[in-house]
Amino acid sequence: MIHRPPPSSLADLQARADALRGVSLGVLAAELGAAIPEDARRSKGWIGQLVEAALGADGGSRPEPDFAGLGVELKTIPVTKDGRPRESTFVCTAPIEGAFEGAWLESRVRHKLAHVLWVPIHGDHEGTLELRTIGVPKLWVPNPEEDAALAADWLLLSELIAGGELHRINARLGAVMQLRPKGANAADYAWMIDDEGGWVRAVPYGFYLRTRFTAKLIAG
DNA sequence: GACTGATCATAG
DNA sequence: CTATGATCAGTC
Repeated sequence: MIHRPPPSSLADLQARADALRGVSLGVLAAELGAAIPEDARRSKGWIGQLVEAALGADGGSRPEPDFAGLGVELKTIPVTKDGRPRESTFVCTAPIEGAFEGAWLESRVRHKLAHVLWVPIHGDHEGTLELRTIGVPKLWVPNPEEDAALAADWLLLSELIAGGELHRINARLGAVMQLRPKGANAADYAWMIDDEGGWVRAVPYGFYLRTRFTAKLIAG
């Protein structure tokens, strides 16, 4: 697949993203010489990687922003025909091995979300991948209210992990952000000692943004 | 429709 | 193996 060179500036990135509005994934894949997967269920990350290639994301699978030079993270987000997100959005994994990250300002979550390019993907998930289309991309920087909401959830959830209170972790916690399993499958776990001194299974967790939060971000 | 727990693919 | 990219599938 052809991978375009990285954008030279924020304006360049914005312009390239805007140029993708309304383009179908079939057309985009053809332009980049990418093969379209037969089975959408087995191609969960394909759309994200296609858009990365189209926009020249250079972060690769390293723990850096997708557009390293610009400090911008790219997120594709599946939306319904009225533009509402279908799914929550994965942010990053949560360090389960005791390593408390320190302050919110230094956290991986905040670094990931400092500057995000949201690219909505429209389309029926029963249909084929190539008929889905790209919506209106939006560059986002958290405003003070959004940052405060994220910080509050991050503190709540991080303290549960740091305190070994794994049995209290579930996806219901957090107003705008939650912790959910992020492993290969249910067999993906480690054993560790929790706050009560007993051995417990520790599945890998990830931070996810709730649908109702991302809905506000990509609207208007 | 929203939500939760589980799962799939690829790169380095 | 760990990071990246997320969506699936069943239930509420």
